[in-house]
Amino acid sequence: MDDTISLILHGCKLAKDLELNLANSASQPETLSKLCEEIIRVFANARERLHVHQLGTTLYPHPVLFREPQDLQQQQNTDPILQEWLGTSCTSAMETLFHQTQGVMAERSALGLIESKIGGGIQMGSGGLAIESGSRSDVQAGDASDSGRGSSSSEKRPRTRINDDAEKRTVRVPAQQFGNTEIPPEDGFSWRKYGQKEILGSRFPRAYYRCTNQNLYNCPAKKQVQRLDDDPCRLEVVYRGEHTCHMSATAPSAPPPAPGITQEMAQTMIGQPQPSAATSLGRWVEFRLGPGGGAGSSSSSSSSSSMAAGSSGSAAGPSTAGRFGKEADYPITDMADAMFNSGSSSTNSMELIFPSISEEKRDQPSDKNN
DNA sequence: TTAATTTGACCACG
DNA sequence: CGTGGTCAAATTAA
Repeated sequence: MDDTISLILHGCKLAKDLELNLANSASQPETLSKLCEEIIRVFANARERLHVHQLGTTLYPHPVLFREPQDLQQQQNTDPILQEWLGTSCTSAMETLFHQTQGVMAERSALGLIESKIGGGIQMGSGGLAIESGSRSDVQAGDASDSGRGSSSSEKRPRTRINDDAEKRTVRVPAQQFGNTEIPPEDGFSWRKYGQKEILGSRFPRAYYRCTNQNLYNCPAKKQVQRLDDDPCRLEVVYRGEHTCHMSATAPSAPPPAPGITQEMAQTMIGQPQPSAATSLGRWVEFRLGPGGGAGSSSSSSSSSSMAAGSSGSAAGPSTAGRFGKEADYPITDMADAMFNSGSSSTNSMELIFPSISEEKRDQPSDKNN
């Protein structure tokens, strides 16, 4: 039995090594594959042995054998670091990676679309999974502290800022074709919008979201959503930080949906795979002009489709319906113009889509947010 | 009443 | 100093 324990510990060490070197090996799928295989082999071997032991136990119950769990614990206690990792890091990292991968895979399979920006990122499958991982060092740690809260107005708000070393994953997803096209596709997590900013050189504003459970569970996960300049029908979503909230048994956050549900959801939202810009716009216009299709019905449908998609949280998927519902009142022809002339420099599409913003920019050219 | 969003201001970083 | 990220009061929605 001792050698079985050793085997398990060996597997754990291998997994830990893999985690530590994940950033380096991320661009080497072959290496990753080999490492994973070895880990699987080790654990499979251990399971075989345990299975044999189990059979022996049931057939020949023996006090010594019943003590084995304790022995296991004792053995694990000899390596507290490893045990800590088993309780936190390993499961956290693995689960997060799994969920993210699963989510994107589901999206990808449903949409048949997502492109990779490839920057030393994790690539899976021949088609190129759309996870771009900055994977430079670690998840930003200080960010969750959000230290600004509670400070008096006279004090300077100490702020932490995401450093560039923070893990960063970029995915490009089709914008919703009906309702609020600014809403990023549901990804199984619950997000809360905390800012929006005009980005220099981009025609579309960038929205900032953080995990709804940030305050409760110090979940550091964040994401930025921005419509692509060269393809207004798609959104670029940048994920930063890892979700820790769903690790808690009592966490109210939505656990990542089952793959099937995600696919259904994605199909519900997107309708059909890989639409052209014209198709997308057509559907959007059709919805907007449809029977009884006022701004109100737009927003409600948009949010209900998001909710029906299996998101359990109240804010799963940013419900920007109110604000963008109003903005959607702008002439559809203008929106169409913006979409179709996405490449033209003669027309300022931002102005057409967000006239108020553009006006503000004209009035205060320095920085409307500064 | 509570929670989410909006948005101007603040702040860190290059 | 410009830019991007975040804060937090005000506003809106549920």
